[in-house]
Parts: sequence; C-alpha cells; structure tokens
Amino acid sequence: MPELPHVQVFKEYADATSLHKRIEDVRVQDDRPLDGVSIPRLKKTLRGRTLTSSRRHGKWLFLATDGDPVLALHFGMSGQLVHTTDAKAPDGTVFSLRFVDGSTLAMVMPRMLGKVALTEDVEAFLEEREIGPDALDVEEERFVRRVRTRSGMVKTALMDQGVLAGLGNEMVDETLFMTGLHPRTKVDDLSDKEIVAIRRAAKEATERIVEARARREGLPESMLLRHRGEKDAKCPRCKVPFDRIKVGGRTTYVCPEHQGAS
DNA sequence: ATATCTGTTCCTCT
DNA sequence: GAGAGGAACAGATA
Repeated sequence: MPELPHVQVFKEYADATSLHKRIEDVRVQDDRPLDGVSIPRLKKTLRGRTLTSSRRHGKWLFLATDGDPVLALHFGMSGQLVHTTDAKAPDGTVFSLRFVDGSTLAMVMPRMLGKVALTEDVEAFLEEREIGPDALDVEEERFVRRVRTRSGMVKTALMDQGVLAGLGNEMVDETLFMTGLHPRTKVDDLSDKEIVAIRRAAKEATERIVEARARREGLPESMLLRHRGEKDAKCPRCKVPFDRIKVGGRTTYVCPEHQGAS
C-alpha cells in the first residue's frame, strides 16, 4: 500500500498508539532493510528512549525520540505498522519496539523492500536522497514549477520522488483519472491550470484515502482506486472497462472514454 | 508453474 | 544529458 496517504495513516496510527511511551526493548527480526545502521546501534539508539514526535515527508516516516538520531522509515511495497497489546510480533516483522506498558509497535514488511535508517538531520537526509518537496505540503506555484522540471510523460514526472515526494503508481493513476488526463501526456503539453488541477486532485484523493484508513473498501464508488484490481474494472463515470497499459514500467489504469488520447 | 504487485535503483538504448 | 524501458530486489498471492 505505502504511498503518501498510507504513510499518513501510519503516522496517525503511530501517534495514537505509541507517542510518549518509553521503549523498554528493541528487537530486530530481519536486518535486510537496515540502511547504514547496525543492529547494535539501532538498539542503543532506541532503548530507554521515549517517542516524542513524528513527521511524514513523501513516503518517509520520521520518528523522533528524546534522544539524538531520528528514526527514518520507508515502507517499500508492503510495509505497515502494527501495534499489539502483547509482546508478540507478526510474521514479516523487521523490528519491533516493546514499550513499558507492555504493548508493541512492529514494522511489518513481508517483502523487505523498504528501509530503516537513522539521521541526525531530516532536512539533510532528504537532500542526500534527492527527495523533493512533499506533494501535499508544497504551494501551488512551486508544485507547477517542480512538475515542469520534466518534459516527458506526466505519469513519470509525478512518480519521480525527486520532483515531488509521495505520489506513487496508484495515486498518480487516481489523480490523472480525476483530472481527465492521459498518463502519457507530455508535461510540455499541459497547461498550468491542468497541473494545478492535478495538485488539487492529489489533495482530495489523499483526504478520501486517509478517511478510509487506507482500506480500499472504504473508498467512494467514484474513485478509480476503489475498483483497481477487480477483474473487469469499469470506469465508475463512463461505465466502460478500463484500459490497462504500461507506463513507466508500471501497470496503469486509463479510462478510454474520459482520459483522452496520449 | 507462471504471472502480478502500491517502490527504488541501476543499466542500456535512443 | 534526458527520457524510456527492462531487470533486479523479496515474498505473497492468484
């Protein structure tokens, strides 16, 4: 799941379940996602600390404690946070934090494609990794300017985390569906007005997804995402089957009726 | 057994 | 150099 809205849900989940709790024990079940941090250092950094705040930027979630380095999490293709009232960690857990109240927060990521890192400086971290401004936290004019740093297909530009952070395959399909634009449209062929509409659509889609707590069944019928993955998915607006094409190497849903031609 | 999948990075070709 | 496509990473699921 993890695109911007999902990570936003994880952030709110972490805040609700784990903020202001002292970490009694840290366990690392699988060290493959650890990026530039050893198991001992991760444990030393977190044990005895209290989670004080969280911040999302794009698809990254940063968890700060009352100690020094900040924990940086990327959920890859399959990651999520799971809080339990006992000490058991689910299958596919990367690491888990046991709090003094006996509850556990686990990063569960079966496919292990995400990242666990530490950083002293979140801004520097984002810069090093060439992560652009958060897609929802950037003002209109800059959003347009960022998209215009690319001249190829609009879907590729929007999925590029260096252009804008947070939009992935599904979010981009949803925003282009909402704005009636074909994913293969060249950025140079878009008006500023159309790019602004994409920004508004991304905000709206995110709100709906967060409201649904990232559950597909909780989404309005009118959204593409509600139908994505169904066998004979039809455009809820035009009632015609979606085209499934490849754009930027990713499966892309397009309504042949209202999303024009490329 | 084969194909697909919400992300990212690296490689090749144009 | 920029853009596009493919492969690889890993594991679950159809």
